[in-house]
Amino acid sequence: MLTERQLEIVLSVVYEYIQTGEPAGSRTISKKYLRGSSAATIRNEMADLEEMGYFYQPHTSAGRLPTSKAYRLYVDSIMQRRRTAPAETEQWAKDIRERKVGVESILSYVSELLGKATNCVGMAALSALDEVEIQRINFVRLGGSAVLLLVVLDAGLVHHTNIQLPCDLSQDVLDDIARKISTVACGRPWSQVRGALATYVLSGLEDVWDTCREAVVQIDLLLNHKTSRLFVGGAQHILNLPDFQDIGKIQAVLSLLEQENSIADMVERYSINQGVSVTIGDENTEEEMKDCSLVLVPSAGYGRRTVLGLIGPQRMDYEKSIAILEAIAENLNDSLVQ
Amino acid sequence: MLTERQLEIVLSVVYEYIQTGEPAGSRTISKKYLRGSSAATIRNEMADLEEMGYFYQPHTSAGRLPTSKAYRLYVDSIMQRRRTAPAETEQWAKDIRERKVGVESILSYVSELLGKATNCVGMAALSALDEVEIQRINFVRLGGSAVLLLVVLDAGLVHHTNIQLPCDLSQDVLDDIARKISTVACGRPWSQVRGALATYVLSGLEDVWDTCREAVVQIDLLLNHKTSRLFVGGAQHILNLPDFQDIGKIQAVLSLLEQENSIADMVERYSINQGVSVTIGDENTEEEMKDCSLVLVPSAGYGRRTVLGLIGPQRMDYEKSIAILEAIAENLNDSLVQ
DNA sequence: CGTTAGCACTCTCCTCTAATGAGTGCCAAC
DNA sequence: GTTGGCACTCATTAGAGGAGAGTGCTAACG
Repeated sequence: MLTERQLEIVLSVVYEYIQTGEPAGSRTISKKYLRGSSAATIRNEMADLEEMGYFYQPHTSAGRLPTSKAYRLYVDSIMQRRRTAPAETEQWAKDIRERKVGVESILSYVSELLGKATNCVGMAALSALDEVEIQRINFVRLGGSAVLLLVVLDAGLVHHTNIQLPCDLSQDVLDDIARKISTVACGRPWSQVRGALATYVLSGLEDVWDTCREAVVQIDLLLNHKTSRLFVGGAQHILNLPDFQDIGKIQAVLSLLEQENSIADMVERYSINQGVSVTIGDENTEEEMKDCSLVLVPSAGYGRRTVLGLIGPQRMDYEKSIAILEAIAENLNDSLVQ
Repeated sequence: MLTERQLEIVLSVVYEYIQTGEPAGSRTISKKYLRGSSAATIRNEMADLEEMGYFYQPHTSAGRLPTSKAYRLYVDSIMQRRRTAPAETEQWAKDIRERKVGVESILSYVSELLGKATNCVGMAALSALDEVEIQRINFVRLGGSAVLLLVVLDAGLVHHTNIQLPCDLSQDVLDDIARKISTVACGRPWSQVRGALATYVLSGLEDVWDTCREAVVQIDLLLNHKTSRLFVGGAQHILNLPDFQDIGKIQAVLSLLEQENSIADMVERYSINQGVSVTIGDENTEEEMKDCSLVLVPSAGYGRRTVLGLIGPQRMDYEKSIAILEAIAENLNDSLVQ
């Protein structure tokens, strides 16, 4: 639909804008990127492309700014190229390895590292917890029918929640139930256990059936969120960017970051893709994200259940960001095995 | 050292500046606060007070701005007055009560609530965990000598960390050790258990002495930080304040907030006082806080081991902030008992 | 001697104006 | 289809002038 030259112009304008932060004019594009065509030619093309929805002008006598549609073209073209890992990769890998062990502390560190390296907000999430091996399940009586449900997953990941059981049981009985559930559950991911457990509970634990049933429901709730553990870091770095000089934009992002659920939803929604997923400006459903982009990369780490991501301005350096994200995601593998 | 009138002037200038955000001039003070004295008189006094370090001028022909020293006087005078609980107290208490149970989720909500109500950054911290009753101690074998140490405290508070034990023990042995330690520890705070446990370990568990010793050391580490659990919320609200129009200031605060340790240190340092503790501008040791104030209030909630706090501009409405902090701190009591 | 009125002075802030310059749209020529 | 030329638009910047707030100082008053 676009001619070769039109495509080149779109990509050049996006690239130029990403580099300089200024609207790109026909003269600049002609001089720096399409030396074969004169400014006037570019000008005509640009007018057409604006009509087609790739550009807009902040005011009549300014250069062109790319729309989400143009960024989309740009990102798609980047994705087809090979990316070279950034030079600092080795250093980052070392930094991560030297961190104190534990999935959570590593991911928290990684999110900050991502933020610092890209000047975006870094994110690291554990997704699909029901695919991770269960190590242990415990109930701790808190008083009355309130009980603490404690699930330890592979690699020392702890999830817990306060629940209400249908009746007040002693700690001994709770321990007994936990032991029986553990017999079935331990060493297997919840997704495999769920069905088996229902049968088992029905057959072997009739006397405390209500309690067990509720316990299973609660474990299910706890592990069934696709994204159950989210680390966000390096938020202060976006303030370095000229795109976030506007207090209103900062506030939009900050308020979004405080709603952990929204972010988790986004991660869940877009991380179903196998590879890198980039959601640009308008493509986001969240109002606060209309000026921003979201980049997500599933990581090899932790049994392929980790997602790394960035939230940054629509005008982010996608090439660099994606390269960094991929490099760190790759490295996470080794660090999280331990 | 200050005459009655001088004190009145200092308090008036601080009050006026907090209300309006503008430097206060002699005329304004004379008209609004000290009707008995003329502007010229106030002017003379103000020049003296400036020399004494209570005021400064942003430029020659502007009114006076209060220094930290003046704020200190103002806050001290507030602290002597009775404060009336804000009207929204009832609503807040209800909101907190309706939240899903669990210390952590409540404190997280409270920190956001504080932020929203005061336009400052809200904080809620659990301090002195070694004073909180232990409910259960567990070790979960992660592989090799890596072990997950899990401590459940009163009210469903879970603390855990990955540790390395001196040798590789089976889960059964670990469970056995955990059971023995629990016998001594459960139902008592760690501070009371620490000594007793050392003796007990020495006498009854010779065969796994090394392991037990290490375990005790690690539990000690885990619980011995005075402030071990910190929730920060509502950061986006400070952007509403005119004091934070400067991106640099926002960045200073944000970067401070990301270093959980620094905040924990501050909370620990100042929360040893019994009552409300206010640290104003220069009085802070952290460079990033020189333009900000920190207000901390120990809460009745959770066995008096909770600290609520605010980080806001030096020019915050201390009277309102402290009243809100105290009201919520008071209410937390009921909510956290459950 | 403390208090007050008066006055000159300073400095910020706002508005208005003019100049600059980047970039466009369009037209006519190649 | 491409290009050079030209008029036009609009944001940005700098400078000038005036208004307003507030001070410091001085001299007079009780």
